Amino acid sequence: MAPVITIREMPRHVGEEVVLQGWLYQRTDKGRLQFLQIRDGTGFCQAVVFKKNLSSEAFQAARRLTQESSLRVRGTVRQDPRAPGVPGGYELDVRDLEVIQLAEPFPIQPKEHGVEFLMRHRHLWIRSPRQWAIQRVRASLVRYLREWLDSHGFLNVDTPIITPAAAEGTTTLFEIDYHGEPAYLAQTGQLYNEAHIFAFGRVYCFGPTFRAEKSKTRRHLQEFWMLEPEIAFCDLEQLMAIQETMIAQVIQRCLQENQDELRLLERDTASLERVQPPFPRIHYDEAVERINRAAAAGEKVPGYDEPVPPLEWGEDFGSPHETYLAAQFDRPVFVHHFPTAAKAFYMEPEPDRPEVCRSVDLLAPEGYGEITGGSERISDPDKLLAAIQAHNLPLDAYRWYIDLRRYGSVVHSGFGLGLERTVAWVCGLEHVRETVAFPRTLQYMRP
RNA sequence: UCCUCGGUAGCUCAAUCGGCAGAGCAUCCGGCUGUUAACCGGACGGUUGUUGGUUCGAGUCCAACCCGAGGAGCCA
Repeated sequence: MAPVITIREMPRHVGEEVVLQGWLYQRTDKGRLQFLQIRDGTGFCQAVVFKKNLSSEAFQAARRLTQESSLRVRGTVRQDPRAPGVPGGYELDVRDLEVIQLAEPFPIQPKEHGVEFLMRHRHLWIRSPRQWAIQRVRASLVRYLREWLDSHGFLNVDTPIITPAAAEGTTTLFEIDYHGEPAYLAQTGQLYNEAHIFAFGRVYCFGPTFRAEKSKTRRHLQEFWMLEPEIAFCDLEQLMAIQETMIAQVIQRCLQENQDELRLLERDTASLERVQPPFPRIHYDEAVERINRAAAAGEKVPGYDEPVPPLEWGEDFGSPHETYLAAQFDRPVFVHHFPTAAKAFYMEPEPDRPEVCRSVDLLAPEGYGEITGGSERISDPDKLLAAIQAHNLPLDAYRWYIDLRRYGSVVHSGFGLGLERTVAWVCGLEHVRETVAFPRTLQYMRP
């Protein structure tokens, strides 16, 4: 009885008779010879069916196979450079074939389809090779990020998803009914993380966050996963150093360990190889100057065919500004010291220049936009109280948050990394909707 | 919410000035021993997003609405 192996294990079984079980991805019928492209979740491989090598019943069964039919094939693993697939270069010389279920005509073919059609069939679309590669990269990146944090003194903590008040305004929150009291789905775990650092020093939370924004762009989802490290005894400069080290090491590890997936996605890895420290750091003042110089010269935003719009000091960046700035550098770029008025209430103003705050965004290259946003937090209780009042936030809801500064306050900083944008960047995707199995966008909640 | 573009066979798309609704893929049948989204022959497949209007005649022109795509704003 031949052993059942996975496609990924085929290189270790050359010359041996084995059984593969999976689904038919595609079939090429040459008459007395058929090529079956089979996938089993671990990879993709070709099974070669010669009529003379198996019973006529099994051969006829192979001829009737439809796309996505489930099957079991027994045969000998053979090394052959012509064999496509992942890992590729190995094929199965079939001796017997068992159809488990003959699939009904499958709606998704290995060819071009429209976005709407694919999204409506998302539950079937995730079987496609590109989607398979993306989800594997996503899972890998999550693992690398967690392992990096775990090995650098960070404790993984969990923060609540049901929250009583808004951290950054209520307009973009999903409201739910908490036994008669309004509650909201969390759009960040940061405030709770700040409580955690006073217990554990360095922490991170990782989970879904929710933003009811009417955003309909390639960078937005209603539900996305955010990794949020928070660090005690850490100022803005140290925060940038931690970010660039973590991101550079995670990207380099991904290049090493996910070559099959990146090749399948036809990702140009040269730009990812350049993701090495130090990342350029530019002050908001300089960013505004660069943008307005480009605007005055009538420069185009790369990939947009539109001129760079001018930016008045004090405004937050628009999407074209981010894209233009990021395109000026060959690796991710930090933009720091944004105007205090344009940012969240808890960000520490610069002591000798309070109109800017100790905040930093990391812009990914190639138009992928802001992948992290962070800041040094206000550590003085009186300044925090004043900031809450200046933003007209309900004081009662934030008493516990101010408490954190009353009992042994320290300089601390943190940032949030948007997983979907990071995955889209690493995979070179057009849109973040492909980076999660069942994306929640403005127009799709099903399936 | 705003701007631009689109909606025709299961899918991807054609259809000239307003004049017989057509291909490729998928499916089914037949052929082919090295295919990489194979190729060759045949069959099946239509309320042209919805409603109304103009016209001898509307996929095509007009209006409203619905749905989608790209972008803006907002944001990670």
